[in-house]
Amino acid sequence: MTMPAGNSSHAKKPGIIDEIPKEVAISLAEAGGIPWLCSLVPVETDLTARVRVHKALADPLRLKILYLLSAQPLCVCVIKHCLRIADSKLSYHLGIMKEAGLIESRHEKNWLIYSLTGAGKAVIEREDPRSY
Amino acid sequence: MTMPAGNSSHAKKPGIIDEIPKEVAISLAEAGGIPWLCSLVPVETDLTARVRVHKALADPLRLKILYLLSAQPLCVCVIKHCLRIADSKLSYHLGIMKEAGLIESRHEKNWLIYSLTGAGKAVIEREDPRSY
DNA sequence: AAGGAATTTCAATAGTACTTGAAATTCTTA
DNA sequence: TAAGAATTTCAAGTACTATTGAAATTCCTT
Repeated sequence: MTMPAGNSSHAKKPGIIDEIPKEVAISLAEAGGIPWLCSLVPVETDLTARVRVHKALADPLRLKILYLLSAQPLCVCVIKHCLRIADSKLSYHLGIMKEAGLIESRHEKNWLIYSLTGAGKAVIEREDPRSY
Repeated sequence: MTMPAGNSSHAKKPGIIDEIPKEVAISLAEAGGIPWLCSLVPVETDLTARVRVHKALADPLRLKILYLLSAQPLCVCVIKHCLRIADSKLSYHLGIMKEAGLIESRHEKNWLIYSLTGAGKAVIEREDPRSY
């Protein structure tokens, strides 16, 4: 059914593994073999959103912004004051977090107020110091 | 105590915000003001490990590897067979995941068998399709 | 409608990360 | 100990991401 570890054919077929560690081979064969294993790999489109979120979190400045917003919604000027970075730099990073669905913004008079989305709040809960 | 929103001094001091949205200002003042807010930002060294983990997860190929290893420990050749990529490329990505503490490896005869660490397993549980 | 503040957008540059193929390493078996 | 398989390392090229300062935009106030 699914390809066994010690393949009986001695001729080498391209793309087929003909020797793998016994320990690996046994549990893999029980589970459903290599075809089953390969089926666990999500298709590219399913991975895209996850990658986007992790990319957004893969920067110290953006994590800092996440922590600040975990306290309460904040206007750009307050975030800027805490982090002491240039406007355009902050705007760039806010844009990435927004694209990733971690934060959202609304207008209030002359200001833009950013806050965490549901996904952003979920991340903050996981980012608890005891997690890693 | 902490800096109120409508600062009474009219002279502009560098680095001090003299006008922020009322709504933001009120809840911020109650919580402890800007000094308190800034204190929520972790120091750079605390952020480094988190950034490293998210960087490791911020690539579709590496997420695929994570999913494969969530099934069971696997030798490099099986992973390679499922993903159909060059050895050196796979080795590069395995290295990044190992550095991030998501996977670990042990020798078995001629092979290297990779498996998820505790941190790697924790990530897989969070990466459930319903999470985002 | 003019002036000004908050924020974003743009274009250029600098910095990082990924890919590739070849060479090196490690381990196993004959 | 020589040959061979599995995997890593290396160096070069390519592609992506972040930073910068200036200009543009939007909205408020007068």
